[in-house]
Amino acid sequence: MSDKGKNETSSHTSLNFIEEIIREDLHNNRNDGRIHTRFPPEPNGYLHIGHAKSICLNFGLAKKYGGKCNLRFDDTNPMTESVEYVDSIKEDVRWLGFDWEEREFYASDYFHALFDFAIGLIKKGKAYVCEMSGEEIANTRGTPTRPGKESPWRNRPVKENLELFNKMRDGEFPGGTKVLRAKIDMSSPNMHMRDPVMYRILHAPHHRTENKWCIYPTYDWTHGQSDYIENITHSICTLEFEVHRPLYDWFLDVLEITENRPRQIEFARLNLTYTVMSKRKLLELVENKIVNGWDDPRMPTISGLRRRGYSPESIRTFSEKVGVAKRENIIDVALLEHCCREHLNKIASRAMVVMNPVKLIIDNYPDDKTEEMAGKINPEDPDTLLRIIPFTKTLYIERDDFMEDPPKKFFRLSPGKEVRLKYAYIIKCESVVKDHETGKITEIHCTYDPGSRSGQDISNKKVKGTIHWVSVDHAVKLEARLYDRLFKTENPDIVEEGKDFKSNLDPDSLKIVEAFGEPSVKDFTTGSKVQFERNGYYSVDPDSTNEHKIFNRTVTLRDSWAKVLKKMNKQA
RNA sequence: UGUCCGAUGGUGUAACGGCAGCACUGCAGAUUUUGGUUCUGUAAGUCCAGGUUCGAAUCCUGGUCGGACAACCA
Repeated sequence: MSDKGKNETSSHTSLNFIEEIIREDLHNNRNDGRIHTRFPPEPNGYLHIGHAKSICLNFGLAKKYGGKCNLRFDDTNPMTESVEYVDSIKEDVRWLGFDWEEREFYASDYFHALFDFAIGLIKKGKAYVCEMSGEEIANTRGTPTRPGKESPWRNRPVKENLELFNKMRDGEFPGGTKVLRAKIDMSSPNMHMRDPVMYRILHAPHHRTENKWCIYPTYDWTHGQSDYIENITHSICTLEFEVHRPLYDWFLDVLEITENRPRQIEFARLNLTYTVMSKRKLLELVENKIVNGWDDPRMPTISGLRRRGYSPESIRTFSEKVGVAKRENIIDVALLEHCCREHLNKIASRAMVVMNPVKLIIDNYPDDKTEEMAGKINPEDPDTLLRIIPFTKTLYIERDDFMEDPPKKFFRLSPGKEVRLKYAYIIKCESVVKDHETGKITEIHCTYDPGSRSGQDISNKKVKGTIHWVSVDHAVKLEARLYDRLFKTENPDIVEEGKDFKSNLDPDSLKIVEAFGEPSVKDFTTGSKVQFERNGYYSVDPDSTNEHKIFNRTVTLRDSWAKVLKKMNKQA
């Protein structure tokens, strides 16, 4: 039996609660057994990893249960929305690997239908034109613990409502002077049922309908009806809309929608440690130039993660692993990093790059000899090809890979000790040369064992450590952008009195260094994923040119030596 | 002193009245020409108090704690 078959028979052992509902609905043949979801972003910002979870959920569910998923832009507020955002959202959804086919919709496509629905509500006496100012409406709404007051315009005759509403649409009133309100219950314990606004007058051009409309429907009035128009069966959203559900249902009831009735289901949004996720805060980081735009590799935006070097596969895996539930959560960013490494380990090419070089000279190696060493492009790939790495007498190695006076567990190079140069020879440290003034090591002198060449090793030697290197004469200079978490604290929103989340920013979240790579680094192009061996995964930044390659550090390799060091430092 | 929602190891998430499992993280070990990967082992949990039941994480009652809701934002 295939794994899939197994899942189907033992399925209800691991379904999330939304899938439970879907199974139940399928079982009851609700909506003729159709599953149709939608991803409904507002085009007023860039998508982030939290949206990615929602995208994976909506498109994933549709796929799993043989349904469809629409992309719908919830574009009912022309003041904050733009095509720039529409375009970025489309790019991001596509990049994540999802296809909305021909179903690219806009709430603004339905402005006319919504207007007609609203006329219907007015005729039924379920909506009225209110002439109070925004402030007055707020003041009469009451509080969660006190009922509101009814508007003086609440019981105006249907005919008058119709006339006024039409005039509102025709642009006869200034912005903000009148609204259309649903007539529900000003004393409802649910604030959203206290005669919510359905339309407001906004004399602002819309990025799609331009100047056709000067009244715009609100979210509550738009969303459920758009779901209905699109034949959506399961309208999945985040928890803060839970209190809106009675209103969502009320509108459908008043419109007497019984067939193909959509249903709203809420789940808990994703939060990540060491990250902020609200659009407002992300916008603030961009506008204050704390980061270099929405796609700064430190941003949790999809475009940021893409530029950082995350693969869509790893983000999908992550979305799967975080689960779906209704309780508030903060996912450890280590899980995201784990998913990233897991995938990159399988697909990334390898290269040796020295970040913080010190010169190593092999005294018994011929002065002008160059050997071509062979390295696997990706040792995890059984069909991997080889790459050629030139080896010479004078090399760069990592300064951290040498210690003059090492602790016991140090497996790397130190005076009198042996180590393997990866893909090449075993060497032994004979002496060091220091700068007289600073005491800084300028050269490490070694001897090599000619019988120890990789692949044809007859030396019989066993060494504990293997280090990477680059031939000085062949080294390719490159720029490495070492990204780290943007914030110093797990939950940046927890701050002292009078401070805000920005006080938790880590000033060292980006370090730019010049590094020296083996010749193959020249061949990587924008977006290429490469593991700098023993260091981390990197991705070529779009700012790169042929002469000047820039590599963004996506994530470091796990580093158990660093842990040992940390522990030793603590003890000391 | 409202309404709604939620509460299971450090973090997530399962268990649908019948052995509290999985993943990440941590720790220990094996393997390793990446201190990577892989593999093995290990630590750590049902918010509290009652009740129903042969049996409760699960059902009931009461509490505690956390979150959402008072835009003409979504």
